[in-house]
This record gives sequence, structure tokens and C-alpha cells, in this order.
Amino acid sequence: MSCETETMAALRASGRRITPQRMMILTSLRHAGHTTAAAILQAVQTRYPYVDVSTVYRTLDVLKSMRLISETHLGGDEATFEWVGHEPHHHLVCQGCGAISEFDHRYLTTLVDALAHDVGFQANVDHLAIFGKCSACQGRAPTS
Amino acid sequence: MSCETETMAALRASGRRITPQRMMILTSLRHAGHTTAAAILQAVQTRYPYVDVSTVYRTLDVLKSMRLISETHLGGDEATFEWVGHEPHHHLVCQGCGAISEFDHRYLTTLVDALAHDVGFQANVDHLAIFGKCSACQGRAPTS
DNA sequence: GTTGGTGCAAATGATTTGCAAAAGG
DNA sequence: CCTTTTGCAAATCATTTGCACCAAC
Repeated sequence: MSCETETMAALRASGRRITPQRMMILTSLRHAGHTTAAAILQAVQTRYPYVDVSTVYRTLDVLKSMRLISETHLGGDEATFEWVGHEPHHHLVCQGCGAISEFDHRYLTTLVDALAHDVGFQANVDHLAIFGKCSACQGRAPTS
Repeated sequence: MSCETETMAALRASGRRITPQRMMILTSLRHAGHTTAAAILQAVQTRYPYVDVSTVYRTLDVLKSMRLISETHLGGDEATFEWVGHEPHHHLVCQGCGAISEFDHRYLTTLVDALAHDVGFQANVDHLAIFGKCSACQGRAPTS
């Protein structure tokens, strides 16, 4: 609940308005680990059937521009969104079974530092997706 | 020219056929660093106006399944394709100016090894895209 | 000749947008 | 009230697919 309050304050501070739709989308985002626009729509429609996809996308845009959520394309056609927690973490996408696991940000510090030092690039790895094979799928045939 | 010959042999070996369209798409891919389906279409249509987008996509699928090219989604809506060279390399996408630069694979070995060792995940980083800000854009305002 | 490949046109599916009505502050 | 937000419907835009014809081998 406290985070919802914070978000409301942030919304109002940037001249935006607090609407029930936004609250529901917000709650849906906080509740799910990573979601898609369609899933959010469905979740919200459970209690308020009139919300439209466009509202979901527009709200996601707002939250994105406020850096409260992150958007990632995990290979498929639909984007996945996730509430930005305090500890950034990243995704491992298995190309064999489609499973999505997470790994800690500390795995990337070496890379990020090296890029900053050598190339002067400030990597924004809020959410990195790395594709490959999980331990269970490594024996199997590739993309056959 | 030698690579084209190799590719032709590989095509034939997998029971596929060599067509002028495929040759032109192939040449276009070898010529450009990283391209999009639309760019390939346009390039090929310069000399053979009848090719269709669907042919381009179908050929890209074939080449992808033969692991001769890689497909990456660099944030935008259209995918970028690239001929798979001997030395894998990766992309830095600047969220400020949209510039795309490359960085060497060796920056990732630490990460890949750590993931394999700790999580048992076999990372397939043929082509990784990392977003952030290039040195020129770091002073500027974020996503305003 | 077979079989795989092509062009065309139409379908798909996620995301976006124009607009008038409704609601927030 | 004034401005932002919403729902609806229609528009985009990349990518995919069905199908009849054509071309490799």
C-alpha cells in the first residue's frame, strides 16, 4: 500500500491525475512479477470490464516515462513489463523450453564498469534479457 | 565470393534450392553491417523490382535456421539482421541519439562463464543488445 | 516431373491514434 | 471550469500465411 501512495504522489507531482484505471493497472503490475499488456488488461477487466487496451498502453507509457516500470522484449512479439524494484535483476530466457529465470545484477557490474571505462558508454541495464539454454535443455537438439 | 559459394553448398546440402532472389538477399546481407528486412527488400528491388517482402522474410528464416545470420531486436519495432561473422560482437544502443556501436565479445566472457558455473545456464550471446547512453549523450535529460 | 520457391493479396496481432464524452483537481 | 484521461473505433506497421503459378534439380 505504501508504494501505491508514493506512486500517487509522484503522479500528482508531475501534473498527472489519479484515476481508478491507473490504480488498478498499478496494482496489477505490483502483484505480478513480469506481465504483458494483455495480461494486465485481463486482470483489470476482472473487476472493471470497460477498460480498454489503449488505456493500459497509455498508462504503461506514463509509468515508463516516470521510470517506475521497465519494458523488455523477451523474444516473443509482446513486450513484458515489470515494476522496477530496488535491486535490479535480469532475465535468462531459455530458448529450449521458454522458461524465464532471473539473475542478480552483480553479474553485470564487471561488464558495466568495463564498458564505462573503455568505451565511455553508460549502460542502462535496468533489465537485460539473455537468451540461451537452461541446464535442463542443454542436451537437446537446437532449433530443430 | 567464396562465402557465397559456401552458402550455396550449404543450401543445397539441406535440400534447399538456389534462386536468384536468395542470392541477392544474401549479397545484400553480406554487404551491409546490420540491416532490416525493409532495407534488404529495397536493396534487392533496385535490380529486381518484383521481389516481395514475404520472400525476404522467408529467406531470412531459412538463413536463420542455418545459423548463417542472426536476428536482434534493437528496441525499435523492426528486427535487425546480420551476417554471422567469425568473431561474435555485440551492440550498444544509445537511448539518447539512437546510435549503434559495437563491442567485442571478450567483454562478456566473464559473465557467460559465471552464469554457466553458478546457474548452469548456457548463454547464447550471438548478439546481445545493451541499452544506455553513449558518451556524447550522457549530459542530457532522460527521456523528456 | 517433383518438390520447393515465389509473388500476390489478404490475414494477423501488437501497439497507436483521433475524437467526443467523462472525470479529476 | 479547464485539462487530462478514457473508450471506442479505426489506423499502423512489421511479420505471416494461403494459394496458384513457376522454377530448380
